[in-house]
Amino acid sequence: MTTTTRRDLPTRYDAAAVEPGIYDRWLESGAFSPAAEPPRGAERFVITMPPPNVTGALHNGHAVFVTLEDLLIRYHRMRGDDTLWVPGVDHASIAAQFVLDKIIGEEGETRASLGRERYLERMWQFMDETRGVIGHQMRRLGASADWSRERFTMDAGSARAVRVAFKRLWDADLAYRGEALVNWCPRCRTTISDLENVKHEETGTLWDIRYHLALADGTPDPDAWITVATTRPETIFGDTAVAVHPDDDRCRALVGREAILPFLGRRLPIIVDEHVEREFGTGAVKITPAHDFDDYEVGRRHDLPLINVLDEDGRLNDEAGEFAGMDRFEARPVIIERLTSMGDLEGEQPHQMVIGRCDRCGTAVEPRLSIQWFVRTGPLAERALASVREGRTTIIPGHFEKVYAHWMENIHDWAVGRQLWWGHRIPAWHCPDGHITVSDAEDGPDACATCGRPAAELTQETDIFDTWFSSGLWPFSTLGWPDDTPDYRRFYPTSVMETGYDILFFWVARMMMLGLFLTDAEPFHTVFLHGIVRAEGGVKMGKTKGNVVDPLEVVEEFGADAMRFALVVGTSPGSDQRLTGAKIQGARNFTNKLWNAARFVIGARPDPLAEPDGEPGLAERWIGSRLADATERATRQLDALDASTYASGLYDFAWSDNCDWFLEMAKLDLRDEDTSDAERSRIWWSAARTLAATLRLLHPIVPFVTEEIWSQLHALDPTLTDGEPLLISARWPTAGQADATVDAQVADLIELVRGVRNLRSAAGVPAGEWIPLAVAPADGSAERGLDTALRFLEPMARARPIQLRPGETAPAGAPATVGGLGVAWMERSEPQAASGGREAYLRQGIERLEGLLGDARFVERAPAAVVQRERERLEELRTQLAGLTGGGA
RNA sequence: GGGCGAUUAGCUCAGCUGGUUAGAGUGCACGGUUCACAUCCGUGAGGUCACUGGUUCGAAUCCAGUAUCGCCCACCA
Repeated sequence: MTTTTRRDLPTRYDAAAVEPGIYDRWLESGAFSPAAEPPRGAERFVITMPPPNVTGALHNGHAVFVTLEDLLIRYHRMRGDDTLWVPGVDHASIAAQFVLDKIIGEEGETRASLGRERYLERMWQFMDETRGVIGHQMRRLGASADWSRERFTMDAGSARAVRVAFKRLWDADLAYRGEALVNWCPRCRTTISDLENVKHEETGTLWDIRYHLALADGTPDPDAWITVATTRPETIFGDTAVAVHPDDDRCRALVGREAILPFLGRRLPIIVDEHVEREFGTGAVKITPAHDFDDYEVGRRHDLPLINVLDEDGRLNDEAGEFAGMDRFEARPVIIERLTSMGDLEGEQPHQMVIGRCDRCGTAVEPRLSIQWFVRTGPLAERALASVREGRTTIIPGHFEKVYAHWMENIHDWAVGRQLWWGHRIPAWHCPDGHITVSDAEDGPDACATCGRPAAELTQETDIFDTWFSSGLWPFSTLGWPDDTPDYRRFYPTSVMETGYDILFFWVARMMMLGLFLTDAEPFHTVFLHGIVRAEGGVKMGKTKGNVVDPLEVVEEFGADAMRFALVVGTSPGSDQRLTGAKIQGARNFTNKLWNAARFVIGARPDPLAEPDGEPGLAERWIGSRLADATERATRQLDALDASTYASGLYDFAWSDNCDWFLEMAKLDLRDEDTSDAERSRIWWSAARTLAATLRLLHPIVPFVTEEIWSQLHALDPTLTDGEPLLISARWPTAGQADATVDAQVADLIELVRGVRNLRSAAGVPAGEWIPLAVAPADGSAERGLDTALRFLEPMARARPIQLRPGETAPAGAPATVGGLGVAWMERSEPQAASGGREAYLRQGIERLEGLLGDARFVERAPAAVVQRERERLEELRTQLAGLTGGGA
């Protein structure tokens, strides 16, 4: 399309056909990378982006962040800032293994059959196949990230950063290893964090089970028991006590006695603990310290033994006696059946409960006792909290600062170890004597730090890190940290971190904590959180619901610009948004409108082009003023990260101000035979320059269509583009001075044109028919204004002839309209005057204002300026009504 | 059980620190083959700003409460 000659550009802008070529030109130009040296005096603007999962495909969440971040980086690039946007992907250990396990499953293999080494080889092979996919899709959306700096959280730089980071935490006593109850996913066979353990409301069953009391000889008393309630009968093998509430009269007598555990015959002390809710269940609780977080605490208070009864696959282990080897859910009904036949099942009822499921695979999570690696979050969180409290990092929208604070204040230590293979191995080495040596050296330590045993006798920890540990280092590890590289010095700390609010805790909080500790700086000064994209009606998009908007399909059909525009307009930070087909189409229509406005301007160039001359006319001065206003607002809004208002403001400017009014007015002069060549040339330059400025302003949000038009303008006349062939490298415009007087003049003209069009429509005048019109100017200045305005009023309202009748009022029965310039009426009588609506509007306004100004309290207490303004308005309405009705107010 | 957010036109959303008779897009109705664009142009209808109180000369806007929806956090087996 770029080779098309300017006078036969297609009437429709074909985004999908043009966009890839434009992206290639950007790439070739090197515009995405910062200059070798920062421009002198330039401000720094660096984006921290959320690296997508390497195995994923582009979805709406990505489309949102790419759009917002690209919009910001393009704006700042045009401002001449020293900009950088480092792209990359995350290795997503648990998600990647989940995907690969499926793939090798189809090949008849399992993780176990391959073994760690071959499994990881296979994973790297898989990475080679998928690594580029998401990047290509981001490019299709126009992401102007610096691909030459692309990073991966499993690359060597990240690996080094992870080792150094952990070593520093360890040395500062902010990392430790210890036994604790953790969330265990039996399917993924790993620990998961609290955040990955997603709670679901589900209906289960609450069983009441009799534990017989022990007789003096330790045998169960067939006639005496204590009844406990449980939703997980398979955990009874790990019971080490029964607890009742200290104030519970029903059970108090039993305290100090012992109960006998069914099947195993273990003797369980009956203890008291405040944790028991007397009103719930039977009032007695079986205590299973190794498989329940509450019970774990109770066990600690009472020094109870911990018995682990599950293996890593969620099967009962040898502690479960005859049930050993059964899956926990298989065992459950069998246990219940056995208890029933023993007469020890007292009851069962459906029960609403909250169950934790693995975020990745949906398997019910089991609390499990194990030795784990932890990061001590207390001191880290304190600092991260202070940064936000004291405003060194700002979260947008503001109310998320409270959410962030609440989480930071109640934070638990972070279980960072994962019993997976794909990820960064924890850089800790065990020596046969049980000492631990943490090393940041790539080849590990030379010897045990405690006893000096040589490296050969040490074995490396097999646990790997939680994925979020390496992504928590992203803002600085991607810039070369821990080395003091030129990039790190030049671009760190970063400016804006933009991501979805759903990973505020997972990622943002961790970057804050790790960043502050490791780099002694806030990793970014602004956290910008966007919302989730939903389908029509506010429901979540889902494949089963068939309401998924696929960003790539949208891009193919409507263009990346349309997708970007639709994702930004009508949204606000942190709020979920609905994305509908109508919205995307509307955005596409806008790109087409821009294209056609450009087609008009390009095609309207006078040939030959004379030397422009003469004073700028009303239309030119007006659009100049509007452009100044639009530029000022766009700049202010983008500085405030208000992308939605920026986009909709320019939509209005480009479509309404520029196309509907300015170009229509300019068209009249351009086509008028009486217009001199010099004037025509002057007007054309005004239109062309306005278009060029509009392209600059719109480029951040719709980069492709603006770039395409820019190249047409550049080919037409390079002075329009300041000789800059690529818009992406052009400068952001500086706002001129808005002119309130000319704004008001044209506003009055528009009001009059609309009023007359309204009359025509209401009176049923055929669209093509010329109507005679009479206009009575409101006053002397309006009369002078009308001199200029008539030139536009006539063709725009299709009114001819127009007679000026100073001092007259509209005759009764004539369809009339009134505005700032005066009264206009059709020179004919209608049985039902079409001016009724306007008249009623005026009368209502007058009535309201008379009431307001007649109220002594208002006149006394409201600010004088407000009272004065209302008085003037009342006068104006009265005058207008008088003109409209011949003084019959 | 805590906390946060939302509730404005059929739909999707604006409405900043209170001040014209509450706006836009889309949808709807009517009218348009004038040489940029029918992915367009023009005109119009359509809202007790969830509800109840309060503060104020004045409330969609501020305060309190209620309702409905959504989300986050949380150890009732």
